[in-house]
Amino acid sequence: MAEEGVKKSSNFIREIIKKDLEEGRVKEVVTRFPTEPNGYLHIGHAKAITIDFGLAKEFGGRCHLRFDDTNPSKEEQEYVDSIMEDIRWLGWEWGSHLYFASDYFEKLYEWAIYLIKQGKAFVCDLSADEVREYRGALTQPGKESPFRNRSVEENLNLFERMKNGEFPDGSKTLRAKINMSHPNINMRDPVMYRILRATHHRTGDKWCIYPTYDYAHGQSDAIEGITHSICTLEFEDHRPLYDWFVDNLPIEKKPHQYEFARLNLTYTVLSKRKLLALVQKGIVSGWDDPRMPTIAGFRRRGFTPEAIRNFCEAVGVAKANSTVDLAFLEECLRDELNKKAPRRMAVLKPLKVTIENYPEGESEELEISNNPEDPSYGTRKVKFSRSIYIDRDDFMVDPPPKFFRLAPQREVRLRNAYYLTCTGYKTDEKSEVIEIMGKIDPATKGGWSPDGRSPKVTIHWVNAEDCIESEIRLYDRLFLKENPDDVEEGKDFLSNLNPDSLKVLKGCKLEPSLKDAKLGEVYQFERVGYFTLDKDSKKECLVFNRAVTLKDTWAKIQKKR
RNA sequence: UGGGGAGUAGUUCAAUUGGCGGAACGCCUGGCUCUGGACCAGGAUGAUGGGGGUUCAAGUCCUCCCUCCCCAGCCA
Repeated sequence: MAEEGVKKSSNFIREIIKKDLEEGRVKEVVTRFPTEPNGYLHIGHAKAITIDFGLAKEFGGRCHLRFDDTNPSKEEQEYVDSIMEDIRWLGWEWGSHLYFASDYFEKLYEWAIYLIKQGKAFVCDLSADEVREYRGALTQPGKESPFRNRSVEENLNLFERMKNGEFPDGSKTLRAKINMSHPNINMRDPVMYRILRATHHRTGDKWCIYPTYDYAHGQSDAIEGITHSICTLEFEDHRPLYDWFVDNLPIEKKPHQYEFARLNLTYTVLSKRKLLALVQKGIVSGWDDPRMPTIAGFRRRGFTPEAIRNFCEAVGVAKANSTVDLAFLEECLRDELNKKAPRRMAVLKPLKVTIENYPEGESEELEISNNPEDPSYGTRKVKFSRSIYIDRDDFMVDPPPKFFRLAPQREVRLRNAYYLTCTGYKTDEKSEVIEIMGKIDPATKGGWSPDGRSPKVTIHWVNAEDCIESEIRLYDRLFLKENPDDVEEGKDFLSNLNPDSLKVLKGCKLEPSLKDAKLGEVYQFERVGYFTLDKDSKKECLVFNRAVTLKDTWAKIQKKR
């Protein structure tokens, strides 16, 4: 709702609803989120869900969840289940208003008979190829089917026999009798029913004829009392047909369709076909691979529902095609997690540090805030001793300008602990640094110096003795190009895959409190990013996914060179 | 060459319906800070796709043009 302080700017659909309410055209707003159960929901659906459910809630109405299951050859129960889970996770509820287009098959069949009796529908024997041929072209009118003028009786008889399974698949269709020379191709006697023998996930083998989307959608809306039927732009030129069915059937309260531009994201594909290809070709581990733009993927990656909802609100609703920068989505996540995520310390690429002036065999406990910005998150105890790990990236033997981290003879602050000065380092035969020697200033315990000096930078660390090992998966964009479909002749979007979209780090060192991490919790690993436990975790080895990095000024400086 | 849509900072959207074109993100400065994070302050960026017209006044109304997107599934 709009009361959270941030003013959200309006959009044309909200204005239409407002006006309809004010001027009494509708008493109550009823929307619906319609979806075909033939794939997992993705971030584009999240935008539609935010509009459909969000607007209904805002105006005190309701939003139905409806499965558009009119094509049994592509639909599966697995998808129905995942879709419901994802919508709930996003924070929306439909209460008792769960519907399936297949619930209306009987009514739709009756209405088809009604149209036949009105002389507005006919059974056509043309093959699929012939129908296409007769349809004409964009600039050419079509031709009328030779079966267009069958008598009502004959149509009734034939349609019933279609339903009874007397004809083979594809041999006949029921078509609306509208106008074969209509400038809008959708109006050229569109198919209402096709013969299709496939087991439906809900109605089983009861039917062998199935209504098309065009014949089912508006009527489903009408049956449910939908007032505002919101969909994407590509249905704009189906609206006259939507209205035609609603107008020519005995329907009192007519629903109305409104269209908005679907979401596009840089470095991302959002078509079910392409996402399915990524899954089927094994390019990703499944629909919930954390690199997938699916709701399930984002969830596993460590995104929160709030972040996704805020993003969907922020991108707005308009009719102009647009592509949102992926960085904007990431920023919405950071914004959310910065407030909510408890802080922890984790070293992804460990480098051992021996603190020469810390007594061997001794240790102490430091009390550390779980979220410096919100004391209500409490504190935790972390051990400190002679041997710790820091991140390899936080040390350089020969640091370039603007590198403020640890280097020989340089002093940095260890987060929540002591000031540390590097006194030396050891290398292996390849002159790779394998260990650092240093000394701490005992007077700086807690991270403050009595003399007021302050190191330029603070680095994180974990205690060597009791830290836990884990695997950390670093995710990056799945595609190299902003527009993955920008390809050379003869190639497809798969040629733009980012080979480094997943980097697996092993032997990462985490502070011990992280062994209690639970699925669904997201932590900020200080100075690194936001991470969440992955379902692949085992007791011996936890697995964490990086949801998003923190903003990194040093990385930016490096990139500029 | 048919029909349906859309053009406003780099991006995504606003503009009280004809009244001095704004916000968010991004970008650049500076400040602050025990996260090179967060936060704070400041800054740059637009002939509102183009021409013509109406008007005291046009992103908004009229007109001509340009560019982009969608449509020829028995998919949704």
